[in-house]
Amino acid sequence: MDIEQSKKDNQLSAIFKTLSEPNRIRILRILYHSGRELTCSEISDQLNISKSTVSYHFKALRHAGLTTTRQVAQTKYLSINQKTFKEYLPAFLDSL
Amino acid sequence: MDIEQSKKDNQLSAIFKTLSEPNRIRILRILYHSGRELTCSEISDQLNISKSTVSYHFKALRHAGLTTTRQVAQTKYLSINQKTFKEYLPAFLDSL
DNA sequence: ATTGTATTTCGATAACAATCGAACAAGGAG
DNA sequence: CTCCTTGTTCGATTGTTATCGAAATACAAT
Repeated sequence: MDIEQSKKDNQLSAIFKTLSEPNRIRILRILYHSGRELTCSEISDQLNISKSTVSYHFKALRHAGLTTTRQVAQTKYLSINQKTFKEYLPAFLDSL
Repeated sequence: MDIEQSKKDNQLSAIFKTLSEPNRIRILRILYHSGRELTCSEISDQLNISKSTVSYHFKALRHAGLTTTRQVAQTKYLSINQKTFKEYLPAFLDSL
């Protein structure tokens, strides 16, 4: 098996793994439809899950390259990383 | 949160979960590029993983609606379920 | 009926994931 | 300086996943 191909498979499956958690899809939908950046606490309130859990999901999304973060003081604003979606999941965001 | 929406999230994340395993992506690629049905044993040989593991992956793919099976005697031929991909991941197969 | 081939199921194991509350760190507001 | 808010990390728990070899099942061929 091609080793380059194999690497690509791993990256792709890592993105899928990140999206295999319903709450993460919800986070992305809220982000996409609100059209603005959102914070940990806002999501925590909207989805009724603890801040620590949201923080954990934020980290996972960021790590997979699906979101980016802008920090102002202690507050972190999350937004969608369009680049990754364009490259790997072109039609996905619109389907949300 | 919308309950219908929530159900859709769960289904979508279930598909992603199924695709979050590199070997399953490999199985789909082999299926897609070979242009024919394949068996458990063939995949087992090509990917160098045990037949029982392949069987496990086959079941997962089928369960997620990503593949279909045609049985002839004790042999099961796997093929891609185009319908599901069209509906949920339009551009995915071509990207393999 | 015995042998061989294809697949599934079982039991075990080891790794990973989601979740929470508590504790911690960093900054803003009074 | 003290309190409040925001977010991260930690430890624990609970559940899930991928993997294998062995055993079981189902059928075909001889």
